[in-house]
Amino acid sequence: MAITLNDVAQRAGVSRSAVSRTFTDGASVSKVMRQKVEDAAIELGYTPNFLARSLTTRSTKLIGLVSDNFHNPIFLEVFDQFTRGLQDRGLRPLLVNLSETYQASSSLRMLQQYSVDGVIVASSTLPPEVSEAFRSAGIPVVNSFGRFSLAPKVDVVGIDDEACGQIAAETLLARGYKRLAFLGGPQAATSTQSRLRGFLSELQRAGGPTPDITFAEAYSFEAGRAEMQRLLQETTPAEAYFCGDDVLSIGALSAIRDHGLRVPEDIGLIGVNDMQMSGWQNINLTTIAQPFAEIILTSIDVIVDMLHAPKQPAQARRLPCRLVERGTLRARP
Amino acid sequence: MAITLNDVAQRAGVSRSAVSRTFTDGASVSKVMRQKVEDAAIELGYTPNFLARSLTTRSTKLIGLVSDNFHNPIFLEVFDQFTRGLQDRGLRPLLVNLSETYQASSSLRMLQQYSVDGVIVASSTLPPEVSEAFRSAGIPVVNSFGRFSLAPKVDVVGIDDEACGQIAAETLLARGYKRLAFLGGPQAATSTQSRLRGFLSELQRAGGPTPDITFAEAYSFEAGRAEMQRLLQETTPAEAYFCGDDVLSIGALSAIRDHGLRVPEDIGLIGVNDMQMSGWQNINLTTIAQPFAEIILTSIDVIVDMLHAPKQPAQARRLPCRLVERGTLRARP
DNA sequence: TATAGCTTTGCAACCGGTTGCAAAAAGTTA
DNA sequence: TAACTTTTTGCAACCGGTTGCAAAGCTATA
Repeated sequence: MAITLNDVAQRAGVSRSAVSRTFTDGASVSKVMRQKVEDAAIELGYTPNFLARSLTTRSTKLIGLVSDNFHNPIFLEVFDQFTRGLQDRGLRPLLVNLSETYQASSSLRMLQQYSVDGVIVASSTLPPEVSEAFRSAGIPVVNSFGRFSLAPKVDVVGIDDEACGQIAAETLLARGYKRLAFLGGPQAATSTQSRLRGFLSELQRAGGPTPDITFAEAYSFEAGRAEMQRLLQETTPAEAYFCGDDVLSIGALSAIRDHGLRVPEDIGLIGVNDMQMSGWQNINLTTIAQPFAEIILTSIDVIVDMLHAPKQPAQARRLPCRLVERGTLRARP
Repeated sequence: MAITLNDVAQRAGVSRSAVSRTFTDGASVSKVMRQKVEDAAIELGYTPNFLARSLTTRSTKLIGLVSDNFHNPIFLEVFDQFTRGLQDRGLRPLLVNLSETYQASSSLRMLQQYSVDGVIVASSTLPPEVSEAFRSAGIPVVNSFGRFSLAPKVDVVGIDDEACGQIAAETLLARGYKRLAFLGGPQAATSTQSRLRGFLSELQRAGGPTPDITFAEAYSFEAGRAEMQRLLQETTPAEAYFCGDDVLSIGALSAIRDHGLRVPEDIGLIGVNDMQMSGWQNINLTTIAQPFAEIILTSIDVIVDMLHAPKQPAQARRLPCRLVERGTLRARP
């Protein structure tokens, strides 16, 4: 059906190799030969078959993009930037959606079958074993939004979650809040524990209060709302909450308002991420921004480097966060 | 590096074809042969190479998933469902993000080079030519969320946009609103015009008022907010607005509240989509639900059918919308 | 036990490309 | 013009699989 190398070679009256060389950069072809081949190719509408090529070149330009987070709106921004970044470098994202019905182990086998050149695991909640499995299978892998470690088994690009907790603590203390609380994401998530650790250590260092600590079931609106509703009903609420992330904060915000309380007058909130929605005027959330663009571009660079020089020792990179002041914390006293 | 068919054949002491047949269902292999091969395969950790296989079988199980909408939160839900649905059927989504820097024409060539089995164009804003190009290249294609037509050039699965406009009109009239307005999505979008047509024709049929008509620049929060701000400053606002979609409605909502007006007391709003966020308690948007799950599953079914029986005449399917009543319209009088 | 019929197996060609190698062609130099 | 380089070209093998075909192996029947 489709036009092949042979068709072009025949049409141009040259050998198959000549055609192949015309479409392989760096190969030796004379001007006149190239012309003949290109004419025939255009005439027939030929485009080389990447998959056949990959058999000998051992490179498919396919990159597995695996995630388990298709519910947090921030990930639409993440996918947008990943796909563009990969496309710009001539790479193709093969998207994998992990869930209960599609496990990490099947995705490993699947991506092996498709001979992907590399894999990006984009998730702050998947356990490190997921990325490690790819590495031990010999596939270049980077874990974006993963947890920092001094001796990582795979390359990681993420934020400094502890520093993030520190910033939250400093900010809340600077605003003169006394009764503080941590409303974390899922307790098992790699990010939750580090943020909590940073938050606690900075409070301690600065001689601040000991905060209440609870966890939401997921990084989602519903989970944040549900947990805040529980807190408002069953406890005396704190003056300010450091929430697991923005979408969770927005859930908490809605519960607080439904309860007849005002933000920031009655309760203060600070989130993490700075997703677009957090800047919407009816939300206007004070938050700690993750440098998404940098994390994503760095992750892609890391993978691209690995394609050329595979199996360097793994390295974890942590990029700095920064405070974005909006309207859910009261002003400095 | 990787284990191939040959390695397994040698290890098991059988021919290459025997190994191939063991991993091809429907092929003829005796029990004892299958056992020998499977043992060797497990011992070596062999998995067949899908891309090499695709050369002869002419099926890659790769499906191009092309979209231009990575900003509207509803599309995260869309991608979630598409990827799961495809995975469930053993198909692999190759994601393409169209933008100014990556045009539809390059995506066609690219997807051809990767020999995708089919393409899903998921967008309500891309012109029909995009999908048509795939069809004329002989690639099975379905346009999800595309515009209905009686004689479509490609298969389309979407909602009945006109009926959607009708529902909006009926609903607003039933609530006793007198001064109505249409605040559409981008004027050029395939969906915008149909919804407007349905809206107008139902108003006329029912002897309702002639609405004001304006368009936002995009299906986005900012565009909805900006247009509503303009309307509030430069015009006497209508009593109720039929907005292009939910994210646009939420932008409008924020502008209205900033302007010191209340919803639904001062101004009513009705959107389209029913994305998850619209149900959040601090938004609580009355809207017309698109049957996303059905559209997506139907689209996948259509593509899967085409894989087996290619080039049937194209067909456009429109699925029904339904009203979701929440808190941004006043009660029936 | 010979024969027919069915199943299993291996051979070899093929899918659409790439590439090492040696021969042919073109270009340089004396 | 001859001898030597350098560049260009085609041949043939290969990448990792599949598959039509015919030979080999079984089973069943008479």
